[in-house]
Amino acid sequence: MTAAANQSGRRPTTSRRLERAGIRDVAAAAGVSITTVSDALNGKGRLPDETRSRVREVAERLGYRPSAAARTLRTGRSGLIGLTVTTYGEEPFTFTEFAYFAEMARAATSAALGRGYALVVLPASSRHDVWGNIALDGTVVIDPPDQDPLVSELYRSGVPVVSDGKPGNCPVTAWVDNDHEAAVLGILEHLSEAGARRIGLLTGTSTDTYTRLSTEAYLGWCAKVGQEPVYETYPAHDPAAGAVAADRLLARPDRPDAVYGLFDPNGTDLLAAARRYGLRVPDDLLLVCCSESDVYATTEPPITTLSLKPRKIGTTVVNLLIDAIEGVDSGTGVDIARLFPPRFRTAGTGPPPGTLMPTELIVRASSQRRSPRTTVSPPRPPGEV
Amino acid sequence: MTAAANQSGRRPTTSRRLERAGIRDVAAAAGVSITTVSDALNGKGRLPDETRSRVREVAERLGYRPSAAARTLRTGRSGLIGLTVTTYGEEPFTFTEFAYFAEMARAATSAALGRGYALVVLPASSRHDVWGNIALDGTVVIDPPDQDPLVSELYRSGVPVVSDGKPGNCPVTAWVDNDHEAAVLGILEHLSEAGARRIGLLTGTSTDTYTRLSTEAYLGWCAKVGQEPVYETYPAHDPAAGAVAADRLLARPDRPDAVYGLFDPNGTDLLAAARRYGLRVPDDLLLVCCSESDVYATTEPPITTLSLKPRKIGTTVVNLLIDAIEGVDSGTGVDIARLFPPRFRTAGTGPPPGTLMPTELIVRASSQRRSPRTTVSPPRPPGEV
DNA sequence: CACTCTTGGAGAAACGTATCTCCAGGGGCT
DNA sequence: AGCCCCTGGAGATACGTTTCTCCAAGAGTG
Repeated sequence: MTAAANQSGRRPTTSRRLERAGIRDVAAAAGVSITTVSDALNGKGRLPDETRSRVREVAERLGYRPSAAARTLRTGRSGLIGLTVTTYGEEPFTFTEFAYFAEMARAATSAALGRGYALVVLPASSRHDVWGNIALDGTVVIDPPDQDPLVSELYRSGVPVVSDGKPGNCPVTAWVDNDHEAAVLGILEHLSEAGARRIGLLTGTSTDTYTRLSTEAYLGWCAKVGQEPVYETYPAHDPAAGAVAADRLLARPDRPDAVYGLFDPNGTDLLAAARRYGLRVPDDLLLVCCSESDVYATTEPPITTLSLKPRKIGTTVVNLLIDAIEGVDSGTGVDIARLFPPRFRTAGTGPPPGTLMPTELIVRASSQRRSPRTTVSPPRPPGEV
Repeated sequence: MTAAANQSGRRPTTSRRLERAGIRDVAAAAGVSITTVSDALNGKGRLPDETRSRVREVAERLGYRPSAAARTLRTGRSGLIGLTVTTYGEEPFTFTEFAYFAEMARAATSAALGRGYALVVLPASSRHDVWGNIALDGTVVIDPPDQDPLVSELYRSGVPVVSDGKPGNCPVTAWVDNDHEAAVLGILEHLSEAGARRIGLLTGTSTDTYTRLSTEAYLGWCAKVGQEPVYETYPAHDPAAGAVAADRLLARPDRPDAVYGLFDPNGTDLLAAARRYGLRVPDDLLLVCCSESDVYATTEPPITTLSLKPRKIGTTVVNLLIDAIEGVDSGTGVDIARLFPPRFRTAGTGPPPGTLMPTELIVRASSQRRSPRTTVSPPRPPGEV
């Protein structure tokens, strides 16, 4: 077996120090070839169980860890997927819906890990060298703007891209989004049924899909039912501006008797503004806001919220992406006939496959005229309806 | 120049399809050698500017992107650092202080990107193959428990490890933490000055550094000033349990007249519990809780919070880690003589260098007997004192 | 016996880059 | 003229895997 032990003949004469054991060292120590070690460790090839376990034992003893870089280079798979948030302003992270993003990222990370992938967060505005230095098997993009050059380049170079938020003109492998129009219409209907006569909207100035579709749905509804739109806009990434806009909305001469706020902090801001103007919620003002935070279960009064179900979205997006990477449809419930990396899809085959995820309206006291309970109740866990 | 154009002689006879351009293609197209391309693009070697720019132009034209995997294999640097949260329970992510973690991770991501690194979130409980499949230049570990096998192995294999939270027995390259004892003592003093006679504590059952040090500081203070400890514990990762524990604390016969809650939701939970028992805040009950959320600026009344300054911690931790990776002390303000990867440090050289970061007490109405303003005030941005 | 499978495994070629070594040639200096 | 240094750049090797190809020897089969 001296031949086998000597087969790493390329190694220079200088003895290595305390470097990590490589596959060659394992092969030498086990008296087999590199091929055998690789096969034994990866469960491939045709080897008797005895050899397999012996090799594994030797590898364990030497503390062998395969080099991720070498494996990636050889196989073309890094096990890494990117999570990109397209930044609008100058801020490094412009999370219009912060809790939403946190939840979504958490779910995405979990889903990725569950399938053996790791997630790396990469704002689109990152230095180009960071983007170029990382081998990504695919990318999730949150709400890409039209003609995003980053997305286009990724797509062109064959990296699967799945977007959270229906993409405008970007070519993506697939996308997932809420049905924002349905959600807004549902809320408006809910408020109308609770007795609202004039519903106002607190919305954002940015042009992302969420803001745009929601606002359009509101305006469309107003046109349909014949109500004059009553809304205020503000830059959603600026928390201070939100409080001011909430105040502005309630200070209007045509003050609404119900408000839907598109962003997370709108609930507390509107509540504070209402308090300043002596408006009782829900008696004088019905309130709903879009939020993933459960602080609204314990405010006074508790506030009805719309959840965009970020966990479901994050999970779905990642699963779609990994399906595309692996060329498999693992049955995520999406009725996509073919979901392959872009190089396999004929150009002009129509829009990329998309999925609409449902939202959830969590009804609390702020949107019901008759407050369900005003008596002191025994302690109960928050989050309950 | 046919020799140069033909130097990729190893390429098989079959013509490649539409694969990405490699460095060889650029070399051939520019009529230079691979060496020259590499040097030109990386700003190394001695080349006239003319050659350099010509090569760059050709590379650009071909859409050349260097292979991250190959570069990593060659240089031993991946540009990736891990962010590990050690999980205590069965949950994939047990963030005892969720907003804290989110902020910290955000700052860490920014800091890393600013120095050309990307961050990968990897729970310690991830499948081993995920850990093994990723080339990490270093790792940030959040609050590692004593004898964490993961940290030990990382350290042994020469990967720099910097921990957020003073490590128990784990060998780490460096660590950063708040001065939890000083923070708690400061709060107790603050409450005492506001007139508290019996201060209670809402704390957790887990054994992480934060919980342990804070609780010990409280107990030590009680012993010193001769107050009987009044505290309740609950599993911090369970939000429902927090509300119950808050209620339990206020239901005690020896009900405290001031409470400090260690975790983010404690403020609202305690406020709700106080309301149930008819206790006015701050008149009957002084309240402080540790939180990074600014919802406490708009609660009724606003609640005094302790901020652990997660952004500073995240930034510092990442900078220390990258300093260690690059073998540089970039002047993060930490007085560490030597901060090198473990293989350069002699064993038994004493404890790893640590840094204590200050905390910040944001005083609001809930911890001041005389509420500063009870009149209706004009709208102002949240977050203001 | 002559052959075809099957088993167990070895050899070597990539993957794409960075970098060490070395070389040709020209100009300045003695 | 002879020598040295400097410039511009080419060649080759190594990074550590995975995997394709191929081979030897034994086992079955006609």
